[in-house]
Amino acid sequence: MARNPLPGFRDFYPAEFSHRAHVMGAWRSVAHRFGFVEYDGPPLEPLDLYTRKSGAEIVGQLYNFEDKGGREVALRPEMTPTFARMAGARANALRKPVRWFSVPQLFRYERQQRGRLREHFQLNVDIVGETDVAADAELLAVAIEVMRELGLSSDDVQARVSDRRLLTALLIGIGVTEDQLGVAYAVIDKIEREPREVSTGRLVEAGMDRAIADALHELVAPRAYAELRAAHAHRAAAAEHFARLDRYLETLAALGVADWVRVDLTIVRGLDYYTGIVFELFDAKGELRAICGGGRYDTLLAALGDADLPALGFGMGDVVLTELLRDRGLLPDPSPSLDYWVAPADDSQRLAATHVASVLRREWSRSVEYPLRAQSLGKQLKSATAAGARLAVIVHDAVHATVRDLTRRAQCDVELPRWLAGEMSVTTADGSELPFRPDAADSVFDALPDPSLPDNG
RNA sequence: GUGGCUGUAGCUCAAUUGGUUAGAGCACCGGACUGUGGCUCCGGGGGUUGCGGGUUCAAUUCCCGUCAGUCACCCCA
Repeated sequence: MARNPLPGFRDFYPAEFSHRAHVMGAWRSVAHRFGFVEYDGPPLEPLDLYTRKSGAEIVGQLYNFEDKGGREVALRPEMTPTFARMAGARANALRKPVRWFSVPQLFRYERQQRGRLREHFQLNVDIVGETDVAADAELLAVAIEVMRELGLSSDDVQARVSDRRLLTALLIGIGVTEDQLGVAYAVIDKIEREPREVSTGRLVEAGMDRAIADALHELVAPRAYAELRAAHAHRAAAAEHFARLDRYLETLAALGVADWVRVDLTIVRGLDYYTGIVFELFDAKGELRAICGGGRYDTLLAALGDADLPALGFGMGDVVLTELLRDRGLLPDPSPSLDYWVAPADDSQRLAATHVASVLRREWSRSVEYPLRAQSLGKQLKSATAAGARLAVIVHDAVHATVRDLTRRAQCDVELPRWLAGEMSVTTADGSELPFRPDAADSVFDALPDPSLPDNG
């Protein structure tokens, strides 16, 4: 039995690596389109970077150890502290708003389950230095655009948004006291997964009247935003927060992602450093863990002592997202692809073929394979097909060769020096001449008069 | 960290209620096919049945432990 990687860690064979590259490609492409620039920091950090704000109990979830210099260190479990340090250190010099993103590999020492390993890659997107709600909309739009880029629709994924300031105002409005807010948040966070009696019990235990607990359930029960607004907008304390949420939703509509978004007051996020609008992305079937979560954390940078700047951001892990893409059949075919297989027609032409391969690689930037030992032509074409080659060059001698399209079984004889120099041309279906160049050979076959040439043409 | 379920080739699965030397398909390598591929046929490599112990004449099968996977809890990314 082969040795396995450590629990919760993954081997990326080429098929899995292509999936990973597919997801990361979408992340980077979308982030760049929104004007974000990429950064990175160390994967290993001093332990106290994480314990300073979160307390010592977090150590149980960290991949931490003492290094050979006696330093207490930890593999990074999240990117935000590193980001805060880096952005804070140069806060005065950076043009605001700062738009940065990163694709770190993060580590956490926890028992693994589906969608949760001890290591994962996460897209982190953050904006620093902007309090306007337009920044919140811009941020969520990035996350949703990634979904769209990967082929998902609003039928597959939904963004659930809330605002902690609004929720707080509404809770106070129904009679929840300041010191009960923490318990109220905790109960609301898991209200969908817990029986109502359990939630009520925890609220009553915290000193809340049963009538207020019922009102809390009523408040966060699923319903249309307009309805929620109509029921509560008359409260003065809530009015400004509703107005902000209105502008948030209007901006998201202008960004073309309104279909993906719905207000849901049960979204509070586990981390307590969030201060404003928060959101999570879920698969619409509700089968998987959250795909993405984030929000506004205006006081965190100041709390970490780096700079007093408003900020917001989200994290999107690769594990759940890839599971979802697999379930929906949206992962790319991992079969290999090769532009050319250069086949010596017989053993005496191996050096000539090797030279052709070299020119195609160097001059024409094609991906090229050729046999590394003497092989019959039949065997080679079999290998070429298995390698995913679209075209084969059968080298007869230093001058003569046949270019064969392996997908159409069509072929053309060429004079190697002229073909490699890009000087040959072929007549297309409409009678015009096309240059028959190595970098365009497959498209040239599209234009040939009869694409279904006989096998031994 | 706590509890339930599951571990047989790279993958998907067999092995008659404990019974010879643990099989098949796919994949991989070779051959039929000594100059034009995807088919077919033949052959080959690849397993300490996760690992360790116990019961038994005999264990892939039953029991215990352990490791790993998975689900729930916990926690959240």
